[in-house]
Amino acid sequence: MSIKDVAALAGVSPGTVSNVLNRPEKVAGSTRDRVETAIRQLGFVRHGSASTLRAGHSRTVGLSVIDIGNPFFTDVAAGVEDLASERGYAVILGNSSGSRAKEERNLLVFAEQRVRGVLITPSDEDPVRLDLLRERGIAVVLVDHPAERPDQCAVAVNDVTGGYMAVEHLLSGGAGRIAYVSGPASIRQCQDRRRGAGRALAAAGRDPLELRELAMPAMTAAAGQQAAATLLAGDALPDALFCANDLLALGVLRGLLQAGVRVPGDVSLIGYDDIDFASASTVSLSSIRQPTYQLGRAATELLLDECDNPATHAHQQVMFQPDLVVRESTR
Amino acid sequence: MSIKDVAALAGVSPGTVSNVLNRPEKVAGSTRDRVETAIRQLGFVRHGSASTLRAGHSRTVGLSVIDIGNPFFTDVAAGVEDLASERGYAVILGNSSGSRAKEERNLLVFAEQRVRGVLITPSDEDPVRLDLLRERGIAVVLVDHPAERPDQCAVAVNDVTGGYMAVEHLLSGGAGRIAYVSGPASIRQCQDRRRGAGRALAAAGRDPLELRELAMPAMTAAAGQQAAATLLAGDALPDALFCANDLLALGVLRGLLQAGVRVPGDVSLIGYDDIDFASASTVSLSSIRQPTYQLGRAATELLLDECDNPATHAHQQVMFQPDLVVRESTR
DNA sequence: CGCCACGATTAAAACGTAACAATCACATCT
DNA sequence: AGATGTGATTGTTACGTTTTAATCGTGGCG
Repeated sequence: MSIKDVAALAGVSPGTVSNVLNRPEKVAGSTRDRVETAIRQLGFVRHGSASTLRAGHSRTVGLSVIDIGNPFFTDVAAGVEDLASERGYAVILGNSSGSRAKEERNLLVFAEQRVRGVLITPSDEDPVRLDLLRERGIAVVLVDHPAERPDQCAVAVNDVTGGYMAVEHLLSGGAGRIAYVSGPASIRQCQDRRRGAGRALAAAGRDPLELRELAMPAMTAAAGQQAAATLLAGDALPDALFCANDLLALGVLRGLLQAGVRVPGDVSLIGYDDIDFASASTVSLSSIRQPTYQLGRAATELLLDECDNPATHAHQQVMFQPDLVVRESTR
Repeated sequence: MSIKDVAALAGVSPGTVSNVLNRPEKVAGSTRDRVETAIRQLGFVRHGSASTLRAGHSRTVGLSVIDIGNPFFTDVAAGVEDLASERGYAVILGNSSGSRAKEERNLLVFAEQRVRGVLITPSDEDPVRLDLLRERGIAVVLVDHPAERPDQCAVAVNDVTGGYMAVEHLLSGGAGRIAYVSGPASIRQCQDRRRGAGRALAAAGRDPLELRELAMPAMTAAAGQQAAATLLAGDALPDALFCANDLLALGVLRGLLQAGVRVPGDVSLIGYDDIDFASASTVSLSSIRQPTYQLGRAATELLLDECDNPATHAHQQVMFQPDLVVRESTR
């Protein structure tokens, strides 16, 4: 079941079989046919590990995301998976669940597997671990995160703009007090979206500091419901809520509706990501749309270019722009 | 950066380093410490491919799902990923998108990577490819699919019961004409749920054949919306709709509401899977709940047992039971 | 005091492939 | 006819680890 058996059956040397597998153009048509039928006859499949060991690099990439349960990331993953598999790469998936320890475990696995490259949406801002990968010759592309230095690739969506759009929209609806329901402070997206929100307030002649922030430990629907409970327990509800993602927003929405609060009558609500389910919710959700699938594809494109053409590869920082999607949940 | 460098620094032989890595109890405490500090000092990480090549097996498992965009499968994947990573296994993800060709490509990748085992929700009933894997010594566990033969592991939820529950519930609401909005006929789950639906009709003294079926090419919200359009174009709407999963149901719901049809006033609607978003939709969705995360965990448990204790391993078929969850979308 | 047993360590061989230099067959040109 | 070039194929070596059998040193026992 090895390349040697194929070689024996086809009456050639192992080297020729290897050539058929890796550089078919280098081998004469007739012998190529002979080898290929031998391969089929024996049901031979290349031993990826042996190949990796010898060649010094594998045909796999690692993908580390923050929450595989979030449709935003599954859309990204779909983009990654599609392009990678078109190019003959396998994807090893790692879900960090927002935990730094899990993220590090995943990166270790990637390093052990000698993946060709890593796509990562980092769960915090510490660049050290990634540099460690790069030192090992593993290409790294940041996904949904701007580059930290010019000598690296990154693909992101402008979160400051997105936050600005969201709050500008709330203000245009006449919102007075606005609160920002956010995720862990360590997540850059949350900070950037807040920054944009603050700028929108400033642009409207108001004090950015009046934006009240409620930082939840996770960005899930359950956390959103929790946030709603906290808001309801406070003195007065804000006029409008900007949630750092749609999962939070959907949870908040549920919590508010269950308490008899009307959306958008009593409170306007806007989410972020425009996941598929945002338009299907009880009160359809206004949101900030991101080109999610494209994000994954673009990141993979950069990564594979860096892997396959290291000589000509030029590091790039791609920045997509978000869109405002207005639905029922905002006035 | 190899085991040899570690050995040199620690003043031992490469074999000892290997023992520290794989059978720490076999090596004396003092030398173990010495080796471990050397490892840390050099930032050494084991070359997984070399290890796999020599040992004959890897520490990875393959997971092949039908639609990574479906929260049902991401929940399953979360269960798989959690347990696998607890046990030190990496997960290679393959998304077949319902396409047999893609599924086969993924299985080929798994075979090349010499994964230790494969978890698969097959997209059709052909067992041949899986036997091919088993012949290669790769353990296979069927996920959300009953075993085809007694000598294999499988984890499933009783879909016939689930279909029965759904239609029984619709009938108890006084439904007259019922239609079944399904996915590709090749997907077993769709067939089983239909079978259960038929039995429920029979149990109510009605003809199972009166269940009209609308088979969509995909099980997505978009396909569901398509289905709604088809239904609306027909002569008369059924009294009740049973959708083969929640994504279809959410799409149908949207399509019906947009056309001014009231749910459940004009049409009752029930989905399947009870994904998180089912309870958050415009009209909250009645559904059939499955222990999704548990499904993934249980399957992985069986797979790793088969991998790690091949001698004592006994093949098992686990069958979970579904639950009816009644919400607003049904009378 | 010599022998044995035992735990700890080592030397060496193998896993299956890729890549390079070397060889070969053959045809073209001088 | 001999030299030269070209394209196809092969032999060999190395990748980094695991594993087995062999070796080493130490202490207990007769």
